Amino acid sequence: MLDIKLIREKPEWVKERLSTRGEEYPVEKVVELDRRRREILKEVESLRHERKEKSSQIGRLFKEGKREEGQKLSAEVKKIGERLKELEVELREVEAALKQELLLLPNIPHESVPIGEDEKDNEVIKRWGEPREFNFQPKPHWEIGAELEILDFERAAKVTGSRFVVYKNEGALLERALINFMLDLHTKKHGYKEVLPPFIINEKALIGTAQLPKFKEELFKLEDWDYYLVPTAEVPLTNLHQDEILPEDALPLYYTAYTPCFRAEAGAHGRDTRGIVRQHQFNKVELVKIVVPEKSYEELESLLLDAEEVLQLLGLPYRVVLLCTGDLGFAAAKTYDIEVWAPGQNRFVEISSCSNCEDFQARRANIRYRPKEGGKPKFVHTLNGSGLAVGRTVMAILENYQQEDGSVIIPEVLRPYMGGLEVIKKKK
RNA sequence: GGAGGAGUGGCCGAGUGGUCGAAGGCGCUCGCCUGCUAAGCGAGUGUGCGGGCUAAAACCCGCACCGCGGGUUCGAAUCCCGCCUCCUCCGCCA
Repeated sequence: MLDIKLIREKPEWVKERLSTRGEEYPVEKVVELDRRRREILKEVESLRHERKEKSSQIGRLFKEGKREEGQKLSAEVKKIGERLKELEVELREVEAALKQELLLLPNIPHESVPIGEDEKDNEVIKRWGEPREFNFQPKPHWEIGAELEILDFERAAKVTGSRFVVYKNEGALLERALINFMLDLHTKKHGYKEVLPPFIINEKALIGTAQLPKFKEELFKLEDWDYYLVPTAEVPLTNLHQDEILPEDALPLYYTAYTPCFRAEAGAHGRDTRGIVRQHQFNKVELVKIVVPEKSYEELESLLLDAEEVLQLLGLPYRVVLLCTGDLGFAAAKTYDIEVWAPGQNRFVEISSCSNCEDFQARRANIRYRPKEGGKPKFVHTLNGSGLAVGRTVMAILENYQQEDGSVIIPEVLRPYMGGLEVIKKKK
């Protein structure tokens, strides 16, 4: 959520900055609702004040036995109460409308974010690793997975439907090994606290991190419940401290969590229909940071490095992309995507997205801290990043480590997590 | 699923219709005192919103907030209704 005071004071600037996202947002509407809210509020407050004074006067009059005077005044105050009731209804309506509009405004892009329309204007800022030279035609992971009997799409369709997969044999083991490897790296080396949150979350949390109200169609909702399947661990992790005032000493907070992620992929019909790149359910190890505002941009850089290190240790070539304004997510002020090389598809595939949301989510979720030097509580900055998407990591391992005979070599760092297994071979 | 109990400030806890944003205690901050520490003494110490002042603060005024949402009343932390959360007991269960 944007600061209403900022919108009030610099509506033109806000509108212009938001328009760099490639869409026009009704900032004037917000300004007008805010103006009306204050107008009504002023009247409501002065009426309440009058009522308060006169009511206590009535109390005194009755105590002094001046019943008649008291009754007279009482009738008067009753009228104020009636007028107030009308105005309060109006105030509530305006406030609800204002809140609704505010919840639909995205975050303002950071000044360092390149202006652009869509992903073609993103900037590649870093490349790591050399794509391997193949002396045979590398296969896409869905072919490798089928041949090795570790990925089974047909049977997943039987028990559920399309965009689901069953991992089998070493495939299931590989997925599990990756989760443990990533969690170990982030907790032991990078200093994140491990959390295992609920995989079902409520509406308030989803509003807090801004999946709601705008992206409802992306979520799986439980029938007869105001609960949803978690689309990313960012939601439970960031909302852990909703409505809290943290002492500054407690910051920064680093959290990591493994969760499955459930996404309806409503707007993605026909995209990435083969393989495990785009599934309704996938595993992810998430990184979340809660920090003081002054530090959030350096924290974003180190968050990115924490995610990158997973790929480096796995020996998977990747590039880092700075998203342009038009490609930026709703809550983010700045985002780096990490894209892993997928030789079987001859393209880079997003495997992590690291964002600084500044105080956008903190306002929605009401997460504040009390500055050391004292004074008013301030909003924290929140950051999140995948560290990494596990299914896509399996994809990248299968494609990058495939051999001509159809087997796949296991990256060394994973072997201790797989009982020493060095290679996944075809079953005979 | 059944029965009962509880939700008040950073924490504990009093308050059952008016002068209660809320006693008291703890904690914290500042000052005094003091070889040091502790104790003692004094003062201060919630959040949000609106308005005034301001370069911006500080500050001042007002309104709201005693789990959440409604209602009754001239007036609600206090009465009524609904909901949420937590706890205890019983039952069931991985």
